[in-house]
Amino acid sequence: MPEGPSLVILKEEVKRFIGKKVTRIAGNTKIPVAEFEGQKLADFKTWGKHFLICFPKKTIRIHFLLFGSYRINETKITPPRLSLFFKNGELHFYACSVQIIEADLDSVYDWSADVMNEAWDPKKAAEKLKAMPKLQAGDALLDQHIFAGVGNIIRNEVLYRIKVQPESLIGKMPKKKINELIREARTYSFEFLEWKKAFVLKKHWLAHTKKICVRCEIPLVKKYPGKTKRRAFFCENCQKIYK
DNA sequence: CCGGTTGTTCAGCG
DNA sequence: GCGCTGAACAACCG
Repeated sequence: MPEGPSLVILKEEVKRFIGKKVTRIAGNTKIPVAEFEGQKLADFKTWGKHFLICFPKKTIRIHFLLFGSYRINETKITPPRLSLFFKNGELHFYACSVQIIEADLDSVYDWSADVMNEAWDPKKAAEKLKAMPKLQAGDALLDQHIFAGVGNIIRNEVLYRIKVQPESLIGKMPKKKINELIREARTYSFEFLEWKKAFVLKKHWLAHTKKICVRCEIPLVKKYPGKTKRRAFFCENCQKIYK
């Protein structure tokens, strides 16, 4: 569930509830959400991996973490963390983090950092990267302040596509390669969205969970590099390390 | 049945 | 105060 494009799919699936009144709110969240009962749902937004349920004055923020899930007009066996009931249906969230945001969203979120957002700004990403020369390329892609919405799958696929080894240092990469990384982070995310919608995401993976490099026909390396220590799949032959 | 993970936060330490 | 590490959370798959 968790990467940015999946939240865009969710946002499309729940459009029917925009403008509708919440007739009942429930769930095992410890966050006090009773105040939203009876309120009109103003909008759904996403920022990276944050799913935002907007009410006139406040916003409920859902983060799916690693195991979070949701159901529309059906339930799972496990108890919902948060449930919203409307006259025209119901929406349930499981195993997710729930928070209430009281501040104006524009003051909380830098929309230009979200790879799925129309306000996405590659120049700003380039500026942020320039200030972090010692950052590894793999860690950079997972940095939500720079590439909000990019998760481990997108990270592995982008680096494989642009032939960059995840431990490469940003400061050692040519400007052209940095720009390629930024461009591909967005391009791949939108392809991820289309493939996921069509239920064909996995079959398009070239690196993530794969054993063999399709370009070199040699085994891929599995390693947990960088500060994020997420599993990285890469080819030592065709993905260049800049160091 | 066990090991592993599309993620983040926080306590503890040096 | 900083960065780093490990734990915690939690559900499902193979």
